[in-house]
Amino acid sequence: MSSPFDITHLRKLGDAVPQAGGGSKDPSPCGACSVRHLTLCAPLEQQELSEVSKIVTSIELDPGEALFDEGEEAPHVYSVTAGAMKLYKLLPDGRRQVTGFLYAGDFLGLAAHNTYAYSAEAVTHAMLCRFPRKRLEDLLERFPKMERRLLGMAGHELVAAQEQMLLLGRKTAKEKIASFLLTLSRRAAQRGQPENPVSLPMSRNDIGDYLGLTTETVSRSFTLLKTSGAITLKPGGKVELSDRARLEEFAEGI
Amino acid sequence: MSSPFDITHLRKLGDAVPQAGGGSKDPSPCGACSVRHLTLCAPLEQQELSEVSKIVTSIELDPGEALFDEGEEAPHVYSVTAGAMKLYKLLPDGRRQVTGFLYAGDFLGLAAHNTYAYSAEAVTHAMLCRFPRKRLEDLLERFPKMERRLLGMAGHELVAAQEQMLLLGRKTAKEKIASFLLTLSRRAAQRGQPENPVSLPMSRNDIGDYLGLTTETVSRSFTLLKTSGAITLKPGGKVELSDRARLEEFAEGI
DNA sequence: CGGTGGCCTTGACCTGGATCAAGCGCTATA
DNA sequence: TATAGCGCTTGATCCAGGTCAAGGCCACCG
Repeated sequence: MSSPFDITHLRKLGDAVPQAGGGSKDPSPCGACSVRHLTLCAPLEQQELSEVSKIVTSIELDPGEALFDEGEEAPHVYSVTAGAMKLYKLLPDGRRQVTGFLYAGDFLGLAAHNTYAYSAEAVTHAMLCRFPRKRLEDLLERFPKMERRLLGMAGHELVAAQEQMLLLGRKTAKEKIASFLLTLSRRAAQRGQPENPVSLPMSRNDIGDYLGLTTETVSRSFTLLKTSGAITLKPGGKVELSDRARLEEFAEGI
Repeated sequence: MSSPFDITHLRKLGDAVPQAGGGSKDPSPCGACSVRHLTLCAPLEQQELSEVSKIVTSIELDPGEALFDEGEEAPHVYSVTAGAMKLYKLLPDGRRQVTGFLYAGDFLGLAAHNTYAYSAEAVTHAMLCRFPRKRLEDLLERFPKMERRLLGMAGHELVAAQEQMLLLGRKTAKEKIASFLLTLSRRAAQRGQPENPVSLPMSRNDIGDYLGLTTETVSRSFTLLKTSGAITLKPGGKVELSDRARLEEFAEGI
């Protein structure tokens, strides 16, 4: 029985930056964190945040840059503060399953037997806070509301995972794409971002590996939805949900 | 933001039985619980267990009997003490995804927006402990080690969910069946049960709905593995893993 | 002990999505 | 302003697994 977040070493990471937790530079960078309400730090008071500031390091990643790989020793856990990340698992022959796209507020670093359960890589330019696992566990012990918050976040992750299993196991390509767009839209709204022109920073290939499809099928399904009038492809990797009700029907196979 | 376990009402449930927590009958049924080391109660002392005893009710279900349905109000959470359960989600047209098979020690009742995130039904004759959600949350606040335990269990669930996504999205039918048998075997071992003749209490149809396959394909894949010498089908719903190394290769597509 | 119904298996055929193969249209670098 | 390169789309074909259809094998019940 190992704890839900365990122990890594990074292959490359940017310098500490003061904005979101630069080690010893700023006395309380967490107090100024603009996405705190989305993170595991949401329930903490100013004084408690200064405790968190003491243990976090800010990390910056370029698009495509790896944060850690599945199976590595896992000494850290992370919280995304800006940009988008993807998590994935590989089979020996290279088949890949993207298990999630992460945005500001999301937590990563899940480990079993002290090794990461998945690989993590930046989709866009991204910023994260890095927590030494052991020191975060100490804080959880001191701040029960933080542990409660983490439990709540884990619960939401589990609900999302069940939904994704339904999608992967039982939905058609068209239903998968429709569901994916709606989920992205809802998540954007939760983070206070525009829910309608949905932003798709990830490639068609990444989307395929998330939905259990090939690039070609993803592309064809987008075309289908476009032709049916449910969506409109916009420049800059944006998709307008022109007929949300229709899209919701497609997503459920109605 | 709702908590990971929320609120239901049962459609039918057996009488309280003293063995595993009969309300006011037995002063400390939890103290005698034979599967406690597998449950969220594992870290508790005798005195704390008597507190748990005050809030639990024992539930008994016949094979095929429903515990609750997805979308119902969710006032309770449960811990399996004996037998096997299955969790599933449905699409409007009846397509079904089984999201998990649960055994002694496993926890269920995950909810979002105060409603269950999935339906739960007994596979075999089963026994469960029912906890009123609010009262369990109070206990979690009083017993931090119980909350820590629950967080650990949620972490393991998340790791398993990622593995299942890889299976559903990227594995072939043969790989799915091989993986499924190995996972069942490992879980049995963890619960201290024989890991080799693996017991399959669920139907081929349930297995198919868990792995994103049809009954026919499940059956054909079993035949394939049997013909290749990796497994032997035994009477009584048991499967002998005759060549575990081979099965492990099949599971990873090697 | 024979009938009945629910699984499970097997066979024949079909199809949604994978695979293979061009093109297209960006953005980037010069 | 050419041109290289990558990601996206579209077309043609293939095949793993779905669908449809019989039987087979029990367990249970009258």
